[in-house]
Amino acid sequence: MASSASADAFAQVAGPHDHDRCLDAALDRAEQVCGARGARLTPIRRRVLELVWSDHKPVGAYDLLGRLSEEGWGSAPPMVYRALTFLESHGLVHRLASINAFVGCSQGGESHSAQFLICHDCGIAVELHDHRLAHDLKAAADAAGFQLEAPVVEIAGRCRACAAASVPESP
Amino acid sequence: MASSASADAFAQVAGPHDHDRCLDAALDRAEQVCGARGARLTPIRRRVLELVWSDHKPVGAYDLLGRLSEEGWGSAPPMVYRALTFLESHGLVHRLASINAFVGCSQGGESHSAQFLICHDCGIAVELHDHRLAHDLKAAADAAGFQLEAPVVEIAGRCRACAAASVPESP
DNA sequence: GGGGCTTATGTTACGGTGTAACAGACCGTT
DNA sequence: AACGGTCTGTTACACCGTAACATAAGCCCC
Repeated sequence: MASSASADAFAQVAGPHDHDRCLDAALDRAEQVCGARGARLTPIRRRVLELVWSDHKPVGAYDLLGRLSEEGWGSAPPMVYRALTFLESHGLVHRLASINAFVGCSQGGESHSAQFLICHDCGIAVELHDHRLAHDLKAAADAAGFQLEAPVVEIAGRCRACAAASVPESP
Repeated sequence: MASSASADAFAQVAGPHDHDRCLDAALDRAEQVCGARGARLTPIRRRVLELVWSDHKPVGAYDLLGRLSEEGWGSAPPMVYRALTFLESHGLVHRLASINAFVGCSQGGESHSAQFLICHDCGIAVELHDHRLAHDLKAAADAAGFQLEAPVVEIAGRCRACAAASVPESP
């Protein structure tokens, strides 16, 4: 069927869009967050954030490191890991444990929990903030007498566009 | 408060219990599953399964490898990874992506999805099969036009026993 | 029981991911 | 200018995982 243009969470970032706006918004949030709490968004931290936001595909630390070194920064791992740790601690990027990669946080600000949809085909990851899911995670933990601290929810699968592309027209 | 003895998911495995029963049950399930589908539970695969089930704490591949080599098996990583891949493909162990470790599957049989509670204090991990949670994950994916294939749900935190131990009596 | 196929194991070598530890540079304060 | 904190640069290493190839073990068929 030719689905109507109901904008799903993936389509908003997977399709063609003005990505400069994503990037600018992310940098604005970073400025605000850091300014508000006296954290220093130094050149290297800012640059790492820009690189993470170069698209919506999670990027590995060593990929980032490669790009940084091309640009004249050092090439030692701790550099990029420190920047990523800083950004993550301020809720500006997320680490996706299931694929060992980092993605820009679409909310910014306080460190918060989120859920991720990760398409193994196009590589794009989308961040969700599903209250029902968050609530049920908490409820499941409570039921086990468990203090939830850091829930990891990463859903691997295939996004609509990739599913459509893999089945040319109709079977 | 002195909580009553309502057995929560963690208490069942974190407290003192007849762990030989856990181990025996796991091995029985493995025999059944492998027998039913013509898979060979070879000595090394069986031994890896036993080691994973030596307690309820997820174990790293290299820890397993160390123990195997002490027992006269080889000491090359592919050995243990192959056994783990086999066991995981038959739903006998799970890999916890957030901590790069493996834990015995408490259900066995078909490869299935589950959720995990991982206490960062005592190291114990417990497997849940929360239908509501599974349903929510599916619903969240559907809402985004996303085909869910491999959801990863790993909840880090602190179990009741460790929380109680860290606060001696009452504040 | 030998030939040939499939599966499993043993081994080498390497790539990817992440961190400890220390030295030096930068920055604001006094 | 001296100081103390933060940030950066660097070395070295630990841990996690896999590709590729050689050998051995099980299986089936004749």
